[in-house]
Amino acid sequence: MARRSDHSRDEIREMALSAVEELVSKKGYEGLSARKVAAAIGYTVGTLYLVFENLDDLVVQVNARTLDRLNLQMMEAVGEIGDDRQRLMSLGQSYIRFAEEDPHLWEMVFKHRVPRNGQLPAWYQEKVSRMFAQVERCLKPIAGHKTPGEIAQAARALWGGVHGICILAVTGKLGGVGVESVPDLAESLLINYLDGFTGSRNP
Amino acid sequence: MARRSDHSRDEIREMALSAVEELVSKKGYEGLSARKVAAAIGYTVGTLYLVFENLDDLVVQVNARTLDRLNLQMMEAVGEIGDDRQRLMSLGQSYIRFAEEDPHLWEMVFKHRVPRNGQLPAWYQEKVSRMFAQVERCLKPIAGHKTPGEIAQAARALWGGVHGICILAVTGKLGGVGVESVPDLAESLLINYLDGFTGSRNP
DNA sequence: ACCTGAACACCGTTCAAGT
DNA sequence: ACCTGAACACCGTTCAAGT
Repeated sequence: MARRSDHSRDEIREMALSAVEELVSKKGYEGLSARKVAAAIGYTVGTLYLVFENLDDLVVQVNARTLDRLNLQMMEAVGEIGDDRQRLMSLGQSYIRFAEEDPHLWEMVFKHRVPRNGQLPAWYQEKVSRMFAQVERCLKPIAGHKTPGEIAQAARALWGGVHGICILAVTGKLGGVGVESVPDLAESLLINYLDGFTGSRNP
Repeated sequence: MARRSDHSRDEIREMALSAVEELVSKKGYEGLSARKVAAAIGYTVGTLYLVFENLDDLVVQVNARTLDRLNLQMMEAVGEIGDDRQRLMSLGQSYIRFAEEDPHLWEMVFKHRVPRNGQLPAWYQEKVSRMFAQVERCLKPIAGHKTPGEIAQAARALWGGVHGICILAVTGKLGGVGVESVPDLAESLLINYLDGFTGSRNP
């Protein structure tokens, strides 16, 4: 063997990312290993280290694609809707649907702690910011006289909230007898928060 | 060697749990290994498997202790306070303080997915329920005519929310320039939700 | 230049063998 | 009865050697 060049560097990269997505999707983050990825794409482990820094790097790249897909799905969810409040509800339901459709891949985004330095690259942070920007955009029309800073804070509080409900559900820690559906809990959070935020009950 | 009996089974159990707490607290969940735990308590790996089912079991036992400490701290936080709303704020701040004081140990509770069956033992679930019960108890006096079901739902939505904010902060995914402090975000969430929940702005 | 194969230092888990 | 030590089947990462 050696010197095959069956695939370009970019092709190998793409194959590896897809392989990780399939592996994690089916077996979860814990079931992932560099050797399994290599086997899945028909190369040796060593080859993976020519294309990626290490396994952490590979995971960050996959998480980036997951965030892109999530952002796209959330954008599509608000596309047609006219009512301001309904747009936020739809955004929330879209987030939940994403987490439920591929829980393992979604979980990996938040399970993964950065290797040493503790800081994710700027281009990655930007993808996270883009998600919050969508929430802020939906929040703006109903925010009245709130400052941009207050809207940014509300978006983070609200989305942290929706996210936390999903996490507790996925890890089986809602601790009830199952009466609480995730969409219902998120709706409760959104409605009550927005009532408070906009003061809509006292016009 | 062999047949030392320096320690009873329960003593070994206690030593192992403490060793895990110290390891995870310092190096995080990823830095944990059965071999390191064994070395820390001066026994062989094999001994660990006489006391615990496997590493997953050991983690669940430690998580149980973490939940107990969290429940205790939350109980103490509301002890003296008279004002209903302030009690809930204090409960939230107490949760955040716990997560910030030992992020790795707190994270492990929610990072850990159950081994095969996907179901945590009942005595463990009970500890989670006890936490929600504390929130419900604080919620009750300000809930007006809400049903117990509605209060249970509110407790889960609210605490999922506080939890999500902590997770995003700890994993560095709040995506801002750091203006948003976790206590501020949680306060925003609690105040606005409670305003909506109680309809307090239109008496 | 590209890729391999073997090596190194680690894992979790099991279990015959020692005292 | 209690604990060990070695074994098994895995890891992530590196890098001299092959084509």
